[in-house]
Amino acid sequence: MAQQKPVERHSGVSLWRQIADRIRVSIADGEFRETGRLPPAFDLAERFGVNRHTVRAALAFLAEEGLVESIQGHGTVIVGGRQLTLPISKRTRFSAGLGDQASSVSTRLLRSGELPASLEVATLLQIAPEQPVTEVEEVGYVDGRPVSCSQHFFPVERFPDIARHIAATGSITRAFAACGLPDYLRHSTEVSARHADARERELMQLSPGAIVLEARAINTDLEGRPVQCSRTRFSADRISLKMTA
Amino acid sequence: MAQQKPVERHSGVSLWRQIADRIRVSIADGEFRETGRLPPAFDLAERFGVNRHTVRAALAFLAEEGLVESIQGHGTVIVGGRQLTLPISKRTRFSAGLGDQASSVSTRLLRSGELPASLEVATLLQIAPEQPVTEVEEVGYVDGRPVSCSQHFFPVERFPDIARHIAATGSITRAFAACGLPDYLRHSTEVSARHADARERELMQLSPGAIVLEARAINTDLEGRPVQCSRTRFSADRISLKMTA
DNA sequence: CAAATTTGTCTATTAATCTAGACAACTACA
DNA sequence: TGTAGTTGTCTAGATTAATAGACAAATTTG
Repeated sequence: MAQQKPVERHSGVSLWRQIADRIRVSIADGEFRETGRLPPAFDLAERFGVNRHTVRAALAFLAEEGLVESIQGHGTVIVGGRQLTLPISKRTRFSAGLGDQASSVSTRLLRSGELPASLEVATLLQIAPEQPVTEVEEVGYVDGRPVSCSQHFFPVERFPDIARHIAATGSITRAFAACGLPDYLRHSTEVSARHADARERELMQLSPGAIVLEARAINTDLEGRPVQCSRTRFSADRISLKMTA
Repeated sequence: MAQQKPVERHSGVSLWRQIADRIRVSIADGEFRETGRLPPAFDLAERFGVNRHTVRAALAFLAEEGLVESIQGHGTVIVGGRQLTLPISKRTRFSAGLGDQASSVSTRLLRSGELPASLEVATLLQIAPEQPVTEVEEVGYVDGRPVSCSQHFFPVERFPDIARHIAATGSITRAFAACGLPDYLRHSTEVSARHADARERELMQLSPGAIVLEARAINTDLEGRPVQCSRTRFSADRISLKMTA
């Protein structure tokens, strides 16, 4: 197989890492769907213009991620790599949005507590700085695998028992309902992307260098008053976000 | 200064590269706006837990990018580089959305041509597969620096001269107007994140390992008929996207 | 069974990255 | 003027990344 795009040397990114990233993209694009496995390491080495051992390092990295599995004498088969899409609209709900794409969707409460609002949170919730807010951290799972981790902030004054309800019902939507708010709207969602930090990698079982999509959102009641602001990081390998007007 | 987050070793990304990436983000967040320059290399080294020479490699890389400039005896001053936010709403327009955040916003037409619609494009535009579509590729610039590259598809049947109008006016909005469509709406935007490929890095002058935000969008006329679908990749270092309902 | 294919392991060598320390060169400021 | 603070340069050594080759081990195929 001829060499496609040469790999970049002296870029600060090791060759095995560049190769792993490109193979990951190829898999996501469905390039090897016919055979279900990667070309032999020797061919990949020729294609990328590197030594076979360098390709082996890349494959070991992808195997660590759980994306491929190398079998001696057989080849390297593709194990996972399906991407889910979370719809973002005026009625964005985590579980409901992913429910029809997976057999199980759940969230796990990490911790919760009260603290005075930072300037940023106060601004977003339209309350005075230092007013108490409830902070809730949780991890989202799809089919048993973690795909997101998030921080949520609620004004204590209006929802004094929200943490208890979230713990009891396992759902923010149901917790709001229990607090007398049967419906709410997604006011805005700001999306950015960056490399995952150590904590995110731990919570979502990501490998170093993994990418997260960070969504900063504000939810309001039907009158437009903010009831929640949140910061959710999604594993970009597993989730994409779809905004619909 | 105490160490914040330790740098990651054996991740496939060299330490100087990680440090450069983090300093770039800090600059974009306005962390050093008060002084207009970076802390001394010795302090940065302590903060990241590495040797001063490693920090120097990172600063040399950022200087190469034109983001900072080191002056002997004086310090390392910040030359450019803040992050822009592109609002995504029903009336998303590239130039108008960024216009008030920068002194100059422009797009450069890379190429255009007609081709039969792929299955995906035909589905998005709600036309029959193999029907001709106009493909337009362009690069977006803010203050003279490239921040995005995009592919746009338009149905030839309805807008036969769109490519010519885009070339003449330099604007899709004005080209639509010239084709008899004074207004149109953003129907949906799907956002994902991944590492930039070689072509994206070339077009946007990104370094290896850079992250792109990819937005796949559909625009419709006021009756809801698709008039355009597009795939735009933004440099995640320079642009974030803000969805507003 | 035998040959071809493919991954796994081992050793050795070269190049790139990171650390460490010393000192020179330049700037700012009291 | 001279002293503190900062960047620039140099040497040396340790660690990591990449190349190269040979052969073992497992699977598939004829």
